[in-house]
Amino acid sequence: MLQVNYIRENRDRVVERLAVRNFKALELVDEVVALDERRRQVQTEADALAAEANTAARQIGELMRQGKREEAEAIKARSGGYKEQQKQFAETLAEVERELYDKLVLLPNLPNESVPAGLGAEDNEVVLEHGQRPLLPDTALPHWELTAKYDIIDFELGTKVTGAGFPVYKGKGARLQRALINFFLDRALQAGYNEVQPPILVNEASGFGTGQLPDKEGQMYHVGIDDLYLIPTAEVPVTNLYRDTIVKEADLPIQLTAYTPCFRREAGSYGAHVRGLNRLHQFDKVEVVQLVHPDTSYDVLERMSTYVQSLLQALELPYRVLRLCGGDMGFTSALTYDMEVWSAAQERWLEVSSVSNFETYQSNRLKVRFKGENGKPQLLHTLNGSALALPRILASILENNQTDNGIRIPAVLVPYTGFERID
RNA sequence: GGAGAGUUGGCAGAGUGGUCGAAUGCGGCGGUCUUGAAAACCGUUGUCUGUCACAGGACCGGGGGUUCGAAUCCCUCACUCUCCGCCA
Repeated sequence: MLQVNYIRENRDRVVERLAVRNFKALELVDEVVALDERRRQVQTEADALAAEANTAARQIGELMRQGKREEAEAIKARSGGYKEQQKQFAETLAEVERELYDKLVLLPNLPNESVPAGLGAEDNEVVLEHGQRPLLPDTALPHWELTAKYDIIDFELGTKVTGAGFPVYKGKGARLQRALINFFLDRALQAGYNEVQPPILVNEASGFGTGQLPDKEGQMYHVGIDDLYLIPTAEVPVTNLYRDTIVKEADLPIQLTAYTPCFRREAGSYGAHVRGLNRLHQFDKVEVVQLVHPDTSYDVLERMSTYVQSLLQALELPYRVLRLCGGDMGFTSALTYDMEVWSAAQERWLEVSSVSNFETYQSNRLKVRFKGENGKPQLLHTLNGSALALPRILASILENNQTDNGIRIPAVLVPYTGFERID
């Protein structure tokens, strides 16, 4: 959520920046400014009334103590009307605040200066490409056929037990999953992240905190009986660990990593491009999250990007890095890099990671602050990245490393899997 | 699931209707003393809103009510703890 004060003081800049997203903000921004003006006006009037009522109440107390009953009763008689007036102010104020909030949450984050303008995926900027695309024989198979051939992932079985998009990993497939999780966590630890195991069901307040609610409600599984949501990403519980807190500046940066299953309803997505592991309702992911001083957040973003790339390099996967354009970037992000891995058998790029700097957009709603040198609490910057999401990594490992006699496991993973080939 | 007790500032913990944004202790910060440190002593120490700056306003788990006035009384919800039950 953008800060109202910032919008008020930088109206033109906000409109101009949001245009990069093709977001026509002018009208909305003006409404926000007007509502904020109204809010402050009502607040001032309400405060003045409260001050008057407080004074009267204090006088009554003082007079009673002095035994001047009659004078006290006289003031009391005049004070009866305050309550009703205050109630009305409170109602007006609540209404204006709600309207303001409702408008405010419609405004996406301001794109960083470096974000290219654009409408969609085709306008993203390729920052770099790394590694050789493997040349596969004509007999090469897409991963959904490889998984069947070697009996390592069973999609039909998952459909029986739960439904489409809930695969069953078996044998070496299951062990490869576990190996990847441990590999990613170990690397994150080496990079300075602290591991946490958060809950994978969260309450409504947490969903609001990171922005999944209210707009993306339909994308999360909801456990109605207890009113809890299954997390779509570890970002939700991990970032919310710090909701409503003020941390010491000396404790920054806060670097966290977590492995969790992730659940996404992704209603309405069907077709060849979502076959196999490409899009699932349940998948595993290791996430990295940082809470940092505002001055450092863009350096941290670059380091996060470099870190994620180091994982892809270790796994010997050809990849490219995209700087997302305004039209393709997430609602809450100021700058996002996507990492895409080349899937040799599908002959297309698969998104495996997304690292973003949210600046104060999340921290403003979450009320995560740090106490700076002047002693005043200040919003910090939040960032996160997938490091990494498993299914598409698994898919590209299977596809890119297929040989006539089985699938070769990348060397760094062998200590984790305990086997060198799937055959 | 049943019964009871609780929820106050970074922490501990007083406060049962007005002088309470809140005693006291610990912790933090600043200072005196000291070669330095510790101890001791003195001072200071919440958040939000609002203003050019003052002033003012709000916050004692959330919401609602009683009252001229609520941390304090009432209702309600959430959570925590203890005991019982169930259970990995």
